[in-house]
Amino acid sequence: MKAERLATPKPQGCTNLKLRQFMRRMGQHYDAQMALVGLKTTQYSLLACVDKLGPLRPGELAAQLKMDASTLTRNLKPLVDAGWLTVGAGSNGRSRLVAITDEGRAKRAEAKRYWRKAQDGLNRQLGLEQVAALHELIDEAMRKLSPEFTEAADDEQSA
Amino acid sequence: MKAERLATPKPQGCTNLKLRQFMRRMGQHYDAQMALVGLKTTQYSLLACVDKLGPLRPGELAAQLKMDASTLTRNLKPLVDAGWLTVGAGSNGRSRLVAITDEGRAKRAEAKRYWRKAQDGLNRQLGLEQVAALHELIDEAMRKLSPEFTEAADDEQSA
DNA sequence: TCCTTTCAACTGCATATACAAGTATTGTAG
DNA sequence: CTACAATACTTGTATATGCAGTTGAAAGGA
Repeated sequence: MKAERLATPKPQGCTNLKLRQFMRRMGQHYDAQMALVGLKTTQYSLLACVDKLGPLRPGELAAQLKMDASTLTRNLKPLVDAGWLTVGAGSNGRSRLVAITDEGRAKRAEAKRYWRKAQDGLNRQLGLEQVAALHELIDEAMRKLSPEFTEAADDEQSA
Repeated sequence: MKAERLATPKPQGCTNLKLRQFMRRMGQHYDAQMALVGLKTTQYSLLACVDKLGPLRPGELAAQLKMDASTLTRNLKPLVDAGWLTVGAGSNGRSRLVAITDEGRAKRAEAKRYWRKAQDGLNRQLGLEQVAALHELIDEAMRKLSPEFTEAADDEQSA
């Protein structure tokens, strides 16, 4: 084995564990800001997504947010109870439509300023280049882990 | 504005949301392997941590795993119920000691092979360099987000 | 028309997560 | 020795997460 290319040896430790711990810290950073307007970060994401993508079906919303449909069903509940979102009947009987209310839009606008503060704080603490690098790394990894890609790789693995 | 240094423009999108979605995918990747031995990835982490760091107090274990002490208390329960871990009396009355049992060690050894498969699969799908880069990025970010560092930065921000 | 399949959403279950509040024990000051 | 403070967990409450299974409705075939 040549000695000149040991710049990236086999990664040590569990990627999932590292990511999990990182997520907890990160979540607390954002949640600290969101708590000032009585929201969780996940709730803000949901509110923002519905606001941006307009009324849409739960299944599509779940796909956009890359979460399980059952998780979405439950995550919607507190926001519907608060009057920020509505879940009404869709085009046909087995379909529904999630929409944002005026109060929801107002809440989202209010919360957006605090999200900005959280994001700017992160950008400052980590540095713009680090954050940008992290985004790119995640984007590429998500592509490589997408279902189609994954299945092919799994076949390769199980062989 | 100069055109030569737009290599890292202001990152678009929410870092927390991206990270969250990435985590879900990643978690499913590891969980798929762990499920083959009846474990969640978090449970494996916990088991492995107690195995490596020997009997230790809950507070220290939570600090190691960077999770809230109350979260740890509850995460321990299924593992204790399964007979893989024990939570006994510590040196003094208000302290306890978490230890791994023989069955726990055996389970960990069994599960370790599947964790390896998950990690190797990830290394292959993302590429060793990507994974290594991700680890380094997280390590550095965790340092910069550590409580001491964060407080100083927050002072700067609130000023 | 009726039966079966398919599909979208929801429910049941178990775990993960953390903040706030509670409990019990130790340490300490008076 | 008692009252108060600090420590170390645990519980209460609320949300997040996903798999498996259920319900209800549309679609397709006989």
